[in-house]
Amino acid sequence: MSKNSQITAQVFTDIFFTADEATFINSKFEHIIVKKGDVVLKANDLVTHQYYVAEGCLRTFFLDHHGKEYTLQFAIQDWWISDYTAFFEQKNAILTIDCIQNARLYSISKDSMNEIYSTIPGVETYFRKKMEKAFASFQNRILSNLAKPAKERYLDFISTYPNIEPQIKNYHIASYLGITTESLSRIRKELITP
Amino acid sequence: MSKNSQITAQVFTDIFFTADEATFINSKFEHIIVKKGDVVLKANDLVTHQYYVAEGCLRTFFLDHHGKEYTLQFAIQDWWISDYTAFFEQKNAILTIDCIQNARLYSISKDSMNEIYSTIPGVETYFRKKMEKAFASFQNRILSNLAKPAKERYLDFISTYPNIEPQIKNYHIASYLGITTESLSRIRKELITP
DNA sequence: CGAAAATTTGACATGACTCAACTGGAGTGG
DNA sequence: CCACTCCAGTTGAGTCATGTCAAATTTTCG
Repeated sequence: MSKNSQITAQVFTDIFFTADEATFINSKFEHIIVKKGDVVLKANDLVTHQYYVAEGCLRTFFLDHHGKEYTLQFAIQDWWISDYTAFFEQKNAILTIDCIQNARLYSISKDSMNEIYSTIPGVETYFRKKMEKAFASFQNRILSNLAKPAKERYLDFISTYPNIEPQIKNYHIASYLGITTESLSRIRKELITP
Repeated sequence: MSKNSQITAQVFTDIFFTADEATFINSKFEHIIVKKGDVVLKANDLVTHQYYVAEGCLRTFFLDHHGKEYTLQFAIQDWWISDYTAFFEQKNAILTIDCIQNARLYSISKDSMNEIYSTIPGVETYFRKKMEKAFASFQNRILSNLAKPAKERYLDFISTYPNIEPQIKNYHIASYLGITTESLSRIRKELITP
């Protein structure tokens, strides 16, 4: 099995492809290595690609005009990441993606995606389902931001992302929860000694 | 033109169908009239349908165990509405949908959707795009909940939904913004006399 | 080891919440 | 047609959660 065919095998675990299909798909992916701190996508850049995280951890965040960061999501192994709002419409990014743990990515362009969609139907279903999951998780996030105080949101976070939490800085979590690092610190303290 | 073919024409404005396709699609929709206050979908019910709003206004909201409501979204003319998280997986609703302005709906089941998807490809693209838009709007909402104070979120709301705002009660807007009616009242006062 | 980064702590300010009372308008029935 | 009620919205007082700013402490990493 060539290295490229390993890409398809890792990314689309639940789909069966013919050898030709696998070769075709593999030819569309690019293997990328990024290090902690590297910026994968910068706000205002044209978004042409999405990224599959084979290893490591990335995050997307919005940077406001005061220089404050708001983390939209984290992506660890087997997650897809991009500024999807911009990716769908091939517009400029409003989000930035950076690497918070050394990572290996497979990148693919929207054009390549469309080629694959139109030749290999199973892939569109795969992405539709990924999309539905992401949609559901955004919905839950909106509701929990509306309905729950910071302490509960933090508890939700560590139970939803047990694999991510130990890898990342507190200020990343704080910016995901929409609170300051000081508040998060106080919440953590309360949880230890109530 | 029969009444049923008008449904297809109204719902899928940008797709061309053969007469047979239109007839097939029309046969899958049901026309529903609901009045202000009616509940279209109740939390815990199995979600089998989604609804196209031909006229009027609906909302989806989450009801917490204290009886407090959190509005996830409003749907006016030409919007689709359901508890999508549950709809996608044919699970029980966590959201409730009620009617806040007398409405006419076209409802369609997930099974019918799948039949249409597999026979008339253009429809899947239509829904994928609707989905992408909804995804983008959820993303914006998360970021604006994180980054903006209530007053700005209110201003965003009235500029994003100028057609909805006059139709609905302040307490619906407050529950959408994640604040109390009292706070919204104070924000409105400030905006009039700063 | 030592510098820089991350986290914690303290004191204080503020935005939003709660609860309670009040205002104003839209029906409704006598 | 008025009095009554109901509902939405407003206002006030006090409280609480979270933010801000500054300083101290701990952790990370070259």
